[in-house]
Amino acid sequence: MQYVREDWIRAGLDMLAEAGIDAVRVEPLARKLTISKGSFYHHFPDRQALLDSMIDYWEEHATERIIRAPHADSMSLEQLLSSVFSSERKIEAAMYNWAKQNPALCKRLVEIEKRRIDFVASLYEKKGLAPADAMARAQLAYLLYMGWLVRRELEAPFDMSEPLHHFMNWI
Amino acid sequence: MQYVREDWIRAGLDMLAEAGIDAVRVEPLARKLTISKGSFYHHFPDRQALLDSMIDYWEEHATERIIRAPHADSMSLEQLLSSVFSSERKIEAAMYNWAKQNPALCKRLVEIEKRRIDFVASLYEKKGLAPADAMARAQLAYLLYMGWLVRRELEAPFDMSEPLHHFMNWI
DNA sequence: CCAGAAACATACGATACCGTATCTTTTGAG
DNA sequence: CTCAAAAGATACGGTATCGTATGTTTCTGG
Repeated sequence: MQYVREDWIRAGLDMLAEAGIDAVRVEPLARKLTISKGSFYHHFPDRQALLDSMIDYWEEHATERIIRAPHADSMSLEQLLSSVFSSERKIEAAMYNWAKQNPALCKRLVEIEKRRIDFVASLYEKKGLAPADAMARAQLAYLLYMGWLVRRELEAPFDMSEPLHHFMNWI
Repeated sequence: MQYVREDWIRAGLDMLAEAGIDAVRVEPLARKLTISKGSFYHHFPDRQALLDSMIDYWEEHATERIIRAPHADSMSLEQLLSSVFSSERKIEAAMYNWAKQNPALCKRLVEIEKRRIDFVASLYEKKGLAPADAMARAQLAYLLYMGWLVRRELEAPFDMSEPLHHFMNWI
């Protein structure tokens, strides 16, 4: 079986989600793919190139696709929040951790979350909230989402249905 | 100058907050303290012993002290949230990340957050919310706090005064 | 089928870290 | 001051990873 660049990137993202960016190393990845690292250095000049590519790949696949989804405009707030709070998104928490040591990734995350928050705020405005309130509410929703992202990694049940229901019933 | 166990623990916690648990290594810590690692192995049997001690130390200093504070009972919700959302707490986010790979720490974090959430819920009950609503609101507040913890690491300004004000005005 | 390109394997030197062993310095009680 | 204990320094073998060099296999167009 032959591997391509993308296989290494996927393996890197898996490792990132499981054990953090420090665990994304060439030789362990090669062992995971049961291949020699000679292959890796054929596809990438060095480890840093893989890390950079991982960001590009993730931004495209996990973020941009969703925003460009055709039904995004007609999506209700309830639909959006419910779907977001039930998805996998293991990588997203790892990305935020990585960003602490990667200013470039940090900037891109800030841009991504700005688009997300603005979108949620627009949905709140459609529901009748004043612009300032809609923005505050959207920021709260986003922080809530981020807290949930971190919290869910702990493998201890934290049922979101009750608090989420409570939050969405907020006038 | 002489060092004691606690100095190594503090240095380890600093490193944890800055670069994650994978960066807490004996020789780099020794270089940071401008001392040889011979000293380290005098105070600890091995690296793992330092990591274990770091959890104990943090749990005692950053968590238990606050809960046992004499004014905890008379603290208002506004006081609590305002103070929490303005504190440092760099280590706390790092602890949550560490917990992903450390089941023992994970259990202890779950216990800590349970006590915190119950406390906030009791404050909401004092303000007149029904027990179920108070619990849901407390969980939301805690997730909000955790999201803020992660978000603030990005070094990009995210002013909490507006959203926090909006949240605390929630009936 | 064949040549060149793409993909992969193997071996190597360099670096960083771990934990142990052994030796030296500092500290503090009597 | 003395001496034992605490603290620190130094040297070592072992392991893991990086990136390079070089050789081998597989794929593919003509």
